[in-house]
Amino acid sequence: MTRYSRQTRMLIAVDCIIFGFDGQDLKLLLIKRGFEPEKGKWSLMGGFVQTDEGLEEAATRTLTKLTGLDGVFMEQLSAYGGPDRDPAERTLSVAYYALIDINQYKQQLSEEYKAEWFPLKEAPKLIFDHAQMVSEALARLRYKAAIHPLLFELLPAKFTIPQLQILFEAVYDAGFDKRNFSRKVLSTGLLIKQKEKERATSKRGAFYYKLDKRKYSAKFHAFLNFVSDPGNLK
Amino acid sequence: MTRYSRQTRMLIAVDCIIFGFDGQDLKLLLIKRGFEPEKGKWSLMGGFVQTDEGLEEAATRTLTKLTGLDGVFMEQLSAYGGPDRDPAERTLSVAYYALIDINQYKQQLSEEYKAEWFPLKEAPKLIFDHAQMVSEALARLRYKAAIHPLLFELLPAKFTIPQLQILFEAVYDAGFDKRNFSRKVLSTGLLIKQKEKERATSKRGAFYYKLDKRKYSAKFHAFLNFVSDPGNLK
DNA sequence: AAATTAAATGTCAATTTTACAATTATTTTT
DNA sequence: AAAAATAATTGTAAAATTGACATTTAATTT
Repeated sequence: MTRYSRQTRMLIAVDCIIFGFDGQDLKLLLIKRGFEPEKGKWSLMGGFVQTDEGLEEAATRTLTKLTGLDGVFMEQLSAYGGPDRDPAERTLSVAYYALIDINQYKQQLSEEYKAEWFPLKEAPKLIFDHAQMVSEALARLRYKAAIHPLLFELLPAKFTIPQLQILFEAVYDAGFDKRNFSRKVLSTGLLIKQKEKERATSKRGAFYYKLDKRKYSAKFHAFLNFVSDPGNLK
Repeated sequence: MTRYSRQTRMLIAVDCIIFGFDGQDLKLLLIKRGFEPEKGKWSLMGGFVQTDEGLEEAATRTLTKLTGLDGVFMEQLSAYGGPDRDPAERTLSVAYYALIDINQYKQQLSEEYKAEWFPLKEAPKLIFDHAQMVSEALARLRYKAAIHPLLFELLPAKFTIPQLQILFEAVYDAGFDKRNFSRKVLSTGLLIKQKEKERATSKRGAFYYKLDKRKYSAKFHAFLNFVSDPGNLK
């Protein structure tokens, strides 16, 4: 069989930018790197792509290895392949960003990887080009969440409109008008009002909503314009 | 220096999905592959990433090698890394899509690569997973061009509104209302009306427009909504 | 019973979108 | 030279969406 001689082979890794929301802040899940170089430094969770697996497969495996979670929203962000991005050896990394319900993974943070959640603004210095990956992942998240019903992936099955608004405000680091926000969100027809209320936050209590799974699937890629111009926000 | 032993190294390539517009159809630039495996078959232009270069650099080099063009719009589409995508040897490919003014490269198509422009619908069978790359690139193009002023990259410096509309209709395989289309496009403030007219197409002649480069740069990433819901179109 | 707190809902003007038709500049034909 | 033909350009009104802004409501605390 033909092979491509004369070409350099390189390592291929995946890295996961894992976002979570604790009801207040948008958070990032980081680990302490367990091997050299940069052992003990804060890093994105990652791993090498194995001989028999595809990229998405490797990314999913990596995410599951850390969190134990399955069926999580994950999307390829970009490939990073600068010749010197890993000082040890040339390694191309395909970055994936994931959105998880933080409640599903905050009790027993992996001891093996020394995982920790950081509010995005308080994240420590990261190895290699991981900070750039995070920055681009946040930009992508803002971009897509402005147009598509994406942020629901960060919430538990039941949530209130005020909780949803706090999430949007955390993601865009901006304030939104309550009345316009709820009108916009409810007009998508994606939400089903529950009979129970959330009672921890306020005296009156806010009604819980659930996603209408069927409509959610159907409209996941539709243009819904949650935020008018995310580029103009600050 | 530390190295990552026990991991498999793989080849890394870039492939370019090159779009053009001839005034009628959206076209794709393909080459006949010059080496085994699949020698002589239709393929995207590509090449291996060299030891000292980054991904974008490799993609730009590859595009320039074929077309001789420089300063072309190009953006990373995605990384493709299925274990069996290249039967000869495991190769990860980072795909980039490019938009070029077809007039800049239609006279002297590369003899070395046996390059040819194909209307998208009449493109031949492609090697490996290149058809999937093209399909995803078209989806990306439709997505981004619905929101951002991207398609101007496919036109010459001077163009008319009817020409622009034909381009949009080719990209979305749909018809648009003349009056609403020109109002929408002109309202962006990106176009500067010229004194000359294009006289080949019609008796009356249509005024040429040029891009306001300053405003174009400023609004390139703005949400301008050229097409309301590209997902609903067919 | 009154005060407090956050949730939920309402209104109106401005803007944008959608659907649809008439006018204009120029060349070709009569 | 006038009439016909062709594609470009411009217009209008109803409907839908957005943006700015205040009041009412449900429940707990004082």
